Amino acid sequence: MNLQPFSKPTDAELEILQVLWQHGASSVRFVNEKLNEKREVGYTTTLKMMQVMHEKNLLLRDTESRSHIYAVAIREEDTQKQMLRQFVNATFRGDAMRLVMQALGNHEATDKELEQIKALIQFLEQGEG
Amino acid sequence: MNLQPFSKPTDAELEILQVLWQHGASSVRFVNEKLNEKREVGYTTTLKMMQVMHEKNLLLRDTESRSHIYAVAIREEDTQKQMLRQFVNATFRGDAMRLVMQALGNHEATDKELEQIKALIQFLEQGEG
DNA sequence: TTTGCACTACGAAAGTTGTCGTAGATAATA
DNA sequence: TATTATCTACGACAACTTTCGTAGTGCAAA
Repeated sequence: MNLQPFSKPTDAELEILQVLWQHGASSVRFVNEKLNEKREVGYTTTLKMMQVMHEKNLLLRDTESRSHIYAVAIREEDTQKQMLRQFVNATFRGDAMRLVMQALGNHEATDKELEQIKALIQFLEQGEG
Repeated sequence: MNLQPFSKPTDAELEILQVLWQHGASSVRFVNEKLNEKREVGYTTTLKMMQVMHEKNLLLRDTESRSHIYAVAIREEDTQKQMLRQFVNATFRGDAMRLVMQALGNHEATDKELEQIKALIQFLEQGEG
């Protein structure tokens, strides 16, 4: 499946990936505008980021027209799956049950709810596919 | 609740936090040995990390005896909750449903399972406490 | 054509993270 | 006491991340 060893994208890279996953292949201009809806980023900053991501083979690009068009080179689902696995390991010591209980917050789960959760946990932990 | 604005611990910091949460207040020596069960790390590297974390108020320390004893200054559950929130936002665009579906992997959920999941999602998304 | 705008390429610099060497102090031991 | 081990403190460094300025090129409009 995955030929390259997965290395987690940085936070700034992830922001760019999200824009491209959500809107499909786009120009730097477009991505930069989307990013600026959330925080201020200079155009050349975004450009440079995307160039670096292209070198890392995170992005493909089409240089036909003058303004290059970038697309994500990795599947969203695969990336999310790997990041989720790393996150659960690092933050919840690999214990998916803890993750869910945390998500539940202070809420005192009823017996019925606990049943449902346990069912979910089975899926979460059999994982690996 | 949270007085300091939460800033996500780094990966290396999180490894140290895990040891301390799991085993309670410990010396640098002990933490370093635990880390070395997973990967090679120099003693002074661990020492420096823990000193920095102390400056950041991530760790408390008792300097009574010659080998200082460090303890985590933040609750595990609070930290996990905040990291989970940031993670869902950054990786799943805040959509907890996507997270769970991802966790389920390729598995085709039955109607009954979907019911259970939906119930969980309600908790996940009401969140915020 | 000339002026101005939009785009890429490049390099540099500041910040962060993780690494460790070395020095000096204290304790244990031979 | 002299030697050796253990510990803290400090500083430096390399790798990586994020930022942006500047230069050069092509396109469009006046």
